Formats: sequence, C-alpha cells, structure tokens
Amino acid sequence: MHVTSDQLVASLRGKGLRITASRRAICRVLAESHDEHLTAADLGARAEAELGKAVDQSTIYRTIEALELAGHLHHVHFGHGPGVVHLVDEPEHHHIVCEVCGRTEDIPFTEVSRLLDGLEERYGFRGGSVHFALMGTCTTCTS
Amino acid sequence: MHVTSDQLVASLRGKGLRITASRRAICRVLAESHDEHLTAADLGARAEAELGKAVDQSTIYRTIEALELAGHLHHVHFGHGPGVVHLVDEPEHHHIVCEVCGRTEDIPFTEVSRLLDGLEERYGFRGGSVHFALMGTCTTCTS
DNA sequence: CTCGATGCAAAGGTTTTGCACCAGG
DNA sequence: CCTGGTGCAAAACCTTTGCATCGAG
Repeated sequence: MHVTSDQLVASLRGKGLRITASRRAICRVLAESHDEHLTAADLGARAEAELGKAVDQSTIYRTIEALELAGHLHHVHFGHGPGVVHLVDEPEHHHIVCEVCGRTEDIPFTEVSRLLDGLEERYGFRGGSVHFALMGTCTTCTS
Repeated sequence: MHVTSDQLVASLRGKGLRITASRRAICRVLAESHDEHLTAADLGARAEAELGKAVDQSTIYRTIEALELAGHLHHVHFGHGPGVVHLVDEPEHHHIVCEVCGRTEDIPFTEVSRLLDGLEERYGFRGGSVHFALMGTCTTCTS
C-alpha cells in the first residue's frame, strides 16, 4: 500500500515538527499523486487548490525539504528545467527521459543495479542515487 | 589524436560561421584542456587570459552552443551548480560523481553500454546521453 | 510561552535574450 | 555589403534566505 497523507503528517509530527494547514495540504497532494512527478510549482498550485488559499513558494520548498529529510520524498532532475518530486513509497525506480520528445518512464531499480554493482567492483563507487534521470532517445524518436 | 584548435575553427568556418578572436581563443582553451571539465565561467576566464581582453559571458555561451551544434562539445551536469563542458574527442565516457565529497571520475562508456542495451530491449529506449553524471558514493565516503 | 512555520521580498546562481553596433568573409 | 558576432544590460528561471510576524503544541 502507498503512503497516506496521515502517515506523512504523523512522521513530521514525530520529528517534533509542527503541522499547519499548508503542510497538511501538501501532504495530501503528494499522497494523491504518488504516481506522478510534480515540480515545486505543480505542488504549490495543487496545494492552493486543495486549501483555497495561497501557499508561498518558500513554504513549498521548505516543506519539500522537511519531507526529504524525513526520508519520504525524492527530488529528481529530468533534464533542464525544474526538479520534480515524488514520494518514496513503492519499489524504488530510476527514470529514463527521451531527449527528443521529453517522454519519461520509470524503470525498476533492479534494472540498473547490476550495472551499479559492476561499478562498485571496478571503481569503488556505490551508485545508488536516482537524483538524475538517464537520458537517451525512445524508439519512436530514433526513427 | 585529439582535436586541435585549428580543427574546431575549421569546422565552424565550414558551417558558414565566422571566426573571431574570441572564438579562436575559446577553441584554443578547449583544445588545451581536452581532459578537463570546464564551466562556462572557467572557459571564459581562460579565454580572457589567452586573449588579454574581456570576453562577455554571452559570447561564451553562444560559442558553446555553436560548438555543441557542430558536434564538438558535450555539456554535462555533475550535480547542482553550473554545467561543465568538454570536447567529444577520445573514447566516449560517462561520469560518476560522489554526492558526499564531490569527487568525479570518468568511466569508459562501454561500462554502461551493456546496461543501456538491456534498456533498449525492454523499454525501447536507446540510452546514449552522458548529459547527467551517475550519482552515488565513493568507498571513502561510504565508511 | 516558545520555537518552528509562514509570507513577503529580495538575493543568489546560472543561462538566455534584446538590441544597437561592429566586423568577418 | 550583408549577415553573423559582440558587449552590455536586463530578464528569465529556479531556488534559497533574511526577517518580522504568526500560530502550533
């Protein structure tokens, strides 16, 4: 099962952080869009819609930071432009992005773990971050 | 052998582009530092040193763009912060970056090509871009 | 009551762009 | 000459920060 808004809220509270209406809205948006990749701007817009009042961008970024520190959020770069954020429930995945059409796809982390094991042996490098997407070209655009 | 400054200049000229003292200096800097990864700022500073006069940042970026379009330059992101640029002579390589200490290393492209072949089969995705480094942790920092 | 969260505004760092002028071919 | 390159300045873009105030616990 996926992380719920309440679990996120509880986790923040457990860390001694305070829960406000804005944070609750942000958590709700994230829980509702666990399968999407939202920019800070997206997240802000949806939270404002849920809440019916403005949420400052600094609040968005600071809440993202809090959730990231709490281990609930990853933020990832898909190319140039804004970073995106998604919950770290469900199996860890990596991202591939077509540089031509911009299409993105999630791939199971196990697909890349073999490569990363090789790198560890040969280069003393434990690659584990999905912070940047893999860039390339999808077959449609390869034609 | 590595690309020379003259070859870069000739290539630009061949595309109908014009050669100025600034561009010549930029090409010379790039040819001299084929094994380094330079930010636009680095490149500008060195070009100014070679030339003994100021080169505007917009000129740097526009020349980078021209060389990239001509297929001579890759620009790569090693994490947050400025992108870096390097010539695409010599065997293609990928980059690994330790997220903790910031150490970077080049790895032969063949190390990752097996992974990418698998992705192509299973996801219809030809990964070929080295636009983003692989992020992870080096053994020193894993301890 | 205290300390964390918020909003506002401003700065930060990198890259892009508009525009008038200059100069390569 | 004509088109592309240059410098300058400003904007664009995303993110971070300082500070006074608010409000959760």
